[in-house]
Amino acid sequence: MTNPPLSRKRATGRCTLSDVARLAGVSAITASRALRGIRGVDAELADRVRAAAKQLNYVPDPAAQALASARSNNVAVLIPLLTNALFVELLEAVQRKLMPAGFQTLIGVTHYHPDEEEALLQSYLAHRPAGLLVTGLDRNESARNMIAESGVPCVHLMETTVAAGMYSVGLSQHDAARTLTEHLLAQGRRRIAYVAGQLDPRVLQRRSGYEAALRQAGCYDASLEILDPTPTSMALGGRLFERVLKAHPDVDAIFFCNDDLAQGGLLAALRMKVAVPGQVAIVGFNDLAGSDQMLPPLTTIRTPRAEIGTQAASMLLALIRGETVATPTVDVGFELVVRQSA
Amino acid sequence: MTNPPLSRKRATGRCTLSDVARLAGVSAITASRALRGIRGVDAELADRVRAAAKQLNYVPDPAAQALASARSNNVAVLIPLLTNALFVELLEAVQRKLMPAGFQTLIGVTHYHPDEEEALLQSYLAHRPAGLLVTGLDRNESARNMIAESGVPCVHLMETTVAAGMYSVGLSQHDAARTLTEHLLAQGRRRIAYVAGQLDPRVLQRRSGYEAALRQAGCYDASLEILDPTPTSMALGGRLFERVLKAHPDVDAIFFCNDDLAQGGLLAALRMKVAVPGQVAIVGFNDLAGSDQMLPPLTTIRTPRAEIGTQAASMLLALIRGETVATPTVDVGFELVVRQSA
DNA sequence: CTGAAAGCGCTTACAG
DNA sequence: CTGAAAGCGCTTACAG
Repeated sequence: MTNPPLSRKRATGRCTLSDVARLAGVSAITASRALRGIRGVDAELADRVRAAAKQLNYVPDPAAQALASARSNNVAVLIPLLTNALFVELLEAVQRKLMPAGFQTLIGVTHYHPDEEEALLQSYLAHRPAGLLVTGLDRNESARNMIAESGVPCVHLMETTVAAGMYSVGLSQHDAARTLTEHLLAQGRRRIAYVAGQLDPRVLQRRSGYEAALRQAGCYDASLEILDPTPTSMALGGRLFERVLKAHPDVDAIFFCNDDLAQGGLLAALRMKVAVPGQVAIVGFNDLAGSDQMLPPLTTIRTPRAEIGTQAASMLLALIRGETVATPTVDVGFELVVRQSA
Repeated sequence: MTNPPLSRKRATGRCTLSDVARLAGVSAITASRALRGIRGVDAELADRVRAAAKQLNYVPDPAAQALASARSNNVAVLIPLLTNALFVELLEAVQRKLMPAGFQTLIGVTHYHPDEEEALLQSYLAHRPAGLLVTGLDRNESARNMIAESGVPCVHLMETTVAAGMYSVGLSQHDAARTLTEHLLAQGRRRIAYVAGQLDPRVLQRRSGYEAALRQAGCYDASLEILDPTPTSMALGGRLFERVLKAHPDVDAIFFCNDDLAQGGLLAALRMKVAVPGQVAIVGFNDLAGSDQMLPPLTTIRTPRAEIGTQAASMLLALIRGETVATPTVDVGFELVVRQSA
């Protein structure tokens, strides 16, 4: 008893839609419709199909679905970095919203590199994603065109100003930084440094909010801006803190562009026995994990990234369904969190 | 001049392999072979095909490729958490290795939930991934069977002990913890607490290494083990530090199962004016960002997660190619980093 | 409400 | 070394 020749067959062995249809005693198309919950299938037949699918442990082949329907259940999400807790929390919120809706996320990390972003975009777009979530508005023309020409619904994360026909969920980095700087001014600080790493567009928007507040108060001094292109870290914050105090002993406050820098600055102050906020007030940005544990606890801006993720995902879902989105630009705001460092 | 009726057509408008083949003046199969770099295509034809593809900006349809070949260029990676920097660094290393080899990573976050892991596994396996990377060895039978039955090459991350026919890259959590505990003993510490959150298998393996060292020294005391199921964080570390000192004022060292807890403990000590290491020595585990910035800098175990990612990805690549892997279990080791907290 | 036919864009298995 | 045919597992577009 030899097996029949299989050379001609290419079946993969997995259970297919026709298997389900056969077991349910209907055609493949009816099974497909029943499983997709398309109205207009006899209720009893639909039940039989679902039961058959369950019994056979049927899982549809995503590749076949994508090929036949020219759509997929993927949503591509492009973020700059995974090593910044901000984006991780954003991502988690996005997934919590998208997964129950039946979508899978393809996560792409651009490392703030336009070329990497373009490559990821090309590769992900080839997968016919149902939607696209990208960070910020800064990208080269080629990338912008790829998005536009793909026709894939796209929501921009983190920022608010957007051109016509674009969608975004974020907050005004400028206004938040301005509010924070005004808080320092209200405490009587006048020699306020802006210390930044990882000079991405949002970091520069914060800088401009800082400048606006200081100009209005008449105490803007460009030499107090320390802009370092290195990725942010606690270690960098410590180093920059030392550098600022050495170069400008009269500084009475430091605005770190991100909480990790500020945490490093706070620890350096402790090490150097610089009184905070006595001699120097310190503020951060984003309210990351640990900032409330510092000594003294860090005054900062809380950015609602989970809400950004949730709202952006909802908006994208609406766009995917073809609905009209009434407010294409959602501003989720920010919160000044005053603790003891300033 | 009306357009010809298109109702019958389902073409998606994108440029296909036949377009490339036509432009190059060859058949689709030859074009396919040329583009895939399959030997046995006339060099001149292959050149023409590549030129045509470039000219048309041809990007192959991954869905069609997957359907026709029953394989994809996806590698699914399952990790417990994205909020633990350890896994993020692991992931980055994996991607750095896999992307240049032409593979895309599907990242799944299990949140330490067997059910979530099973659901992700089912969904990812449906995509016929070329390979699978999973964290740890602890999973229910159903998940293990899914992996085995899928026939997809799989490498286990983080741990070393593995059954026959399985592959893994990691380190002995037990031995690392034991080494660290012995360091504390060598400093003359005897009342050493083990403080843990997020009681995953690796945290428990560390506990057993800790216990082994203490038993051998004759000073194991089970009441000094504080096991809290909550996810780890600096805030939790601070709270547990207080709790330990209150309940056991005679404790002379604390082994925190993860650096974020230890960092929180260190800051709590500063707040409570408990001398470290004078009154209490503190050690962490993993050597995460910021630990070297603490006051005092944290003594800890450096776990080479980037190397785990790189090696696991290489091993997986070999398995995908069908090669025999000589050492199915790679132990990347660990490093005791003695700083000033112990 | 249901189904037979055709097709999505590739690759496999043959044949030459 | 090259190609015509068939097929991967679904869904679309028609027809009834």
